[in-house]
Amino acid sequence: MTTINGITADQLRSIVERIERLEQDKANIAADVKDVYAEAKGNGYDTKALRSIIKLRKLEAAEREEQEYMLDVYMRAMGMLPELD
Amino acid sequence: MTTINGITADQLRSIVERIERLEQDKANIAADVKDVYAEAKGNGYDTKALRSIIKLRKLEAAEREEQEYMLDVYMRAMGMLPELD
Amino acid sequence: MTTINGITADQLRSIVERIERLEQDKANIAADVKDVYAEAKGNGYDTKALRSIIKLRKLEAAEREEQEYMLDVYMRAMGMLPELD
Amino acid sequence: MTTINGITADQLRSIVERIERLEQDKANIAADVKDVYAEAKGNGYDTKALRSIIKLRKLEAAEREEQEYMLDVYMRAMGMLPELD
DNA sequence: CGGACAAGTTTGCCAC
DNA sequence: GTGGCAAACTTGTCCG
Repeated sequence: MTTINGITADQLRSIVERIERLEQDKANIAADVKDVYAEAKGNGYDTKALRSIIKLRKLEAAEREEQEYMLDVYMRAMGMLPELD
Repeated sequence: MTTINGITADQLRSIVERIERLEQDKANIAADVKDVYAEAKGNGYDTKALRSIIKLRKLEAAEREEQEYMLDVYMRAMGMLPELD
Repeated sequence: MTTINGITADQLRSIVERIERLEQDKANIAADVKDVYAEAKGNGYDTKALRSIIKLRKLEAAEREEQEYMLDVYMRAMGMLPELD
Repeated sequence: MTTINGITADQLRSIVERIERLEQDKANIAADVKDVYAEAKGNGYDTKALRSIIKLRKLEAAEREEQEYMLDVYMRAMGMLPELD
């Protein structure tokens, strides 16, 4: 078998195809998102406002996560939870 | 029912949730792509070269697509295809 | 001399003016491009086809460039070119 | 001479080259702008603030232009300037 | 005016 | 950790 540095053409092809497949899926979903916004717009929604809502909720989710993380840190510091390795 | 400009809270919630679900899917796929690159790197692949291959194939695909479009334009200009409505 | 964090008003003015001058030049050229398309349209050219030709040639150029880059990467991998510093 | 719908290959070539040349000039200037920002950053400037200044001045210039235009309109309405043809 | 296309801006990632 | 690079998102522009 043709091999360069322990890499076969089939392995390379497999990797490239996996990535391309995933990128395609990602693009499809991005198109779906666009469709949802377009549909919403057609139903009288202000897409700019919609995007703001989405962004705000994302920030809030990140903030919640951060708060939970801090709570965890404090509880460990106070010996209310086992130390991490 | 509480309605503002013909928009109900339920409709809004539905749209927001659909988008957030899609965005989540997209993020998951992006993470998968990252994993594939990381795995490839672990197997001795040069990720820079890999990305270059992907990019090149993407350019080739775009070029093919554009050529088909050009052919279509030319054939219409020469009356070999029906005009678009 | 009035200086804030080692920055003088004159330096700032100079930078802003350089950028604005360059942006103005860029806008002028963009207008020239518009003119060329308009003139071509007046002479019976299909601007959509023209733009397609430009786009196709751009894709070809990008592809050539990427291929040269790939060749370089491969040759380095095979020890046919010196490693970069 | 080979002619399609009164269009010669030379004419087409000329147009395409003119556009590509202009686009190249535009790209060069864009690169120059990037350089100026990079240089400014190296000298301790906050590029984000710089961009804000540029944007603000652009808005102010547009506003001044608008105000002059309105003044002109008013003066014409009051017979203080000759009517436009 | 609305939709497509391009430009600019921001964000995330990778290498150093 | 940082800084440059590339991708994504947003914004503005231009044509139909």
